[in-house]
Formats: sequence, structure tokens, C-alpha cells
Amino acid sequence: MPGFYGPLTERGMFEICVGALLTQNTAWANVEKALEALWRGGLMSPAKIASCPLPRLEKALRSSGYFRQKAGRLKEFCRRALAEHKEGFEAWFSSASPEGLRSELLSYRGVGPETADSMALYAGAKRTFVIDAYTRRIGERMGIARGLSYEGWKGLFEGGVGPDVKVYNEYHALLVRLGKDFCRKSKPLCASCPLDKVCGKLI
DNA sequence: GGCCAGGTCAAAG
DNA sequence: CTTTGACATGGC
Repeated sequence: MPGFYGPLTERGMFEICVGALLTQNTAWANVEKALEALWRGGLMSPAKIASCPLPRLEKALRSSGYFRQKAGRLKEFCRRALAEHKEGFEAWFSSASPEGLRSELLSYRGVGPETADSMALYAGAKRTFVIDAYTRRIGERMGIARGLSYEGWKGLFEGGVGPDVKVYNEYHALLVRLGKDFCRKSKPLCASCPLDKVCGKLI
């Protein structure tokens, strides 16, 4: 997700998790409006969302699409996180192991592999690679592999990355940027695109 | 008006 | 285990 470059404060980490849930199959611009609505409504905290009436939460999330589904899942996410992690997101995420955090996040309704990895990487600074539609599409169009599962792609990309967490973060950001510019669903890869020169060396 | 956007889940083959 | 449909708004 774009726009997550601030320090990992309690509040910031929570916002990253909210953004990760809201951006599922949705343009980021629509998510930003919803995040802004949450801030304006004084709802940007696990406790506030956990106790917020569903209709009000749905209204705040409207612009992010699938708003009924997302409101229910976000509220439940907050309720459970509060109940099971009274120490807060910062302590929770920083003390968790990468695998432990990932599998725990996966047990929440509405948190699939990509969302779990996004939260772990961007909010928890864990060394876990995020596989999204762009990453797969770029990988397929470059002929790196075809029809791999999420775990398959993840293993492939992680195998080509060094130990630095920051690289995971920047590498993914780079793939997204390249994807937006050259690897849209309806935009075929063309001879002039720089993908072969940029990705070819990294993978 | 149609297509697409940094997915997830449940049901069915 | 793979495929399919539902979920919904906003920009181009």
C-alpha cells in the first residue's frame, strides 16, 4: 500500500492494518477517503471501531467498496485484537515472530495471505514478501513462472532477496510502481517497457 | 456504459 | 486442489 512511510507508532501501525483490509481489490484513492472519514469521525483506534455501531462504520467505509463486508470484518478484527492483545498493536507486532504473526493474522476473518503479509511487513517490519496482483502479473509476463500458488510466488521472490527487511519493503513498492505503469490487466507488456531490465536483475 | 482496482470466502466441480 | 461467484465504490 502506498502512503505508509511514517514512523511505526501505535496509531500508525493500526492505520496500516486498517488500510491493508480496506485496500483489498480496491483502488487506493478510494481507501484514502475512507481512512480520512475514520479520522474525521474520531474512529481511528481499535477501541473506537470495536464499539462503533455497524451502520456508522459502514458509512465511513463506503468509498472503499464492499463496505458492508469490510465494516463487519474490521470491527471483528478490532474486537478480537483488543481482547487478545491488551498490550496494543506495537507490543503485539514487535514481540511476535514473523511466522507466528502471519499465521495468527490469517486466522482473522477477512485477512488472507496478502493482507497478512502486508500487515506483517509494513506494520510489523517482518521479513515477509507480499505477493499481489502486480507481482504475479509481472512474474508471469516475464516468463519467470506460471500458475503458481501464493506460497509458490512468495517462496520464489523471497529466495532472491537478501536479509534486509527494508529490501522487502522497497522491492514490493518497486514492483507495484512498475505494475501500475506497465503491467495493468488491460495493458499488454510491450517491447519498450523497462521490466526486463529492472526485474531481470533482481529476480 | 464498460472496465478495472495492490482480495477473501464459501460453494461447487 | 482448482474454479467460480459475490461483494461495491469511484475514476477514466
